[in-house]
Amino acid sequence: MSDDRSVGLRERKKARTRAAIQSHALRLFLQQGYEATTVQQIIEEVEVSESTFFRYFPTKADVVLTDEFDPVIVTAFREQPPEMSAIQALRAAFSRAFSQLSDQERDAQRDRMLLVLSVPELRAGMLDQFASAMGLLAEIVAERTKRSPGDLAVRVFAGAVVGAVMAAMFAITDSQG
Amino acid sequence: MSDDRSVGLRERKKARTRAAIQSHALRLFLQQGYEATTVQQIIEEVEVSESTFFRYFPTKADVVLTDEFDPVIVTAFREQPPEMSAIQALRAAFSRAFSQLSDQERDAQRDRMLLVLSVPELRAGMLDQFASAMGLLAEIVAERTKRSPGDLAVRVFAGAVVGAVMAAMFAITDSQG
DNA sequence: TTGCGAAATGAGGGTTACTGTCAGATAAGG
DNA sequence: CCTTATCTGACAGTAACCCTCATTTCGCAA
Repeated sequence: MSDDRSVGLRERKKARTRAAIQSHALRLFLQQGYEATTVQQIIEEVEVSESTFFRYFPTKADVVLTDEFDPVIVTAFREQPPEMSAIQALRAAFSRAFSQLSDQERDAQRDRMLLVLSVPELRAGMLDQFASAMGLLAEIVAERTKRSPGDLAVRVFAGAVVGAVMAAMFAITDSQG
Repeated sequence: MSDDRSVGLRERKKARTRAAIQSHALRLFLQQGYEATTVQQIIEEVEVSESTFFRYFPTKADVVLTDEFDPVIVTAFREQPPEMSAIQALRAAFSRAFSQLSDQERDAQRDRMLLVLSVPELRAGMLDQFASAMGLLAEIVAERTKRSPGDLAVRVFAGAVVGAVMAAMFAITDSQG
């Protein structure tokens, strides 16, 4: 209907602006720290107005928290054959999503993750993502097991899986950061 | 050595100030919403300066996030007999901690929980608490199972348990809020 | 190609959470 | 009582975020 004008000049420009803000911001964050970097500095480098910055990213934290990798995992997960258990499917989805990345992208992702986990404000922002991950996982698990997504057992199971992933992430950064 | 001057006038005053800030703030938050309530309003009611407010609570969110109930659960958990499995012990700890509360306290806790889960900023602040809960649980589980607290399996297990608890909390508020 | 409507941008002002400093009050202890 | 450590309040400053409005830039159809 209307979501199909994929490649107008306008859209390309928007994508470029968005990417420019994000990459400059991430570079600055890594160089001089997240809190030490002000939005002012970022917009001066990218040469956009403050208004524009906040139009693309509702908060400073979102510049780091928003990326295109998470949906990739989701997609990979959905594509796993339905006879797999949820855990197997999740495993397969992760390894497949990671294998699609170039070395460079993998490095960028790792930097991003370390940054997120080392800055309290960013870490805090992750909770909502985990929460929505739980919701999503609950839905898919419900599909596979033919239960209701509201089923407490389903939701608790999803919570446990996501919690396990969280713990693994923490463990990784403890040993590296 | 020095942590023993439990009941000087100074200490009592501090405790009173702290409690006053917290109770007034919570009442205002419940009445008119968290974001709609400014720190100004709170300090006017309590009749302290802004400096004092931030000396007691480093952030506005901490007024809600800090409470004396969480340590109670921890203590109850530690007191469970070592032959219990971690999950059994956790269950027992929860039900025991809750049973110690008066109806009024239970209501207050429920209000607090609903508030936390309904406000993004507060919800975000919980992640660190969950993370430290994971760390704590990992330690205790390590004790019981005679493994290292850094053991990945232990940490992932702790993560899964905490994740399950999170999911249950979300479920509760979905059905009530 | 041109002109119109829609969307993106920039400029500027305002609010609020939070920080730092410093002077004055108040309790603890000799 | 007097000294000393702690607590408090006033004040000024910073930075994230919001709102509004004028201007520019693009999409599209005539």
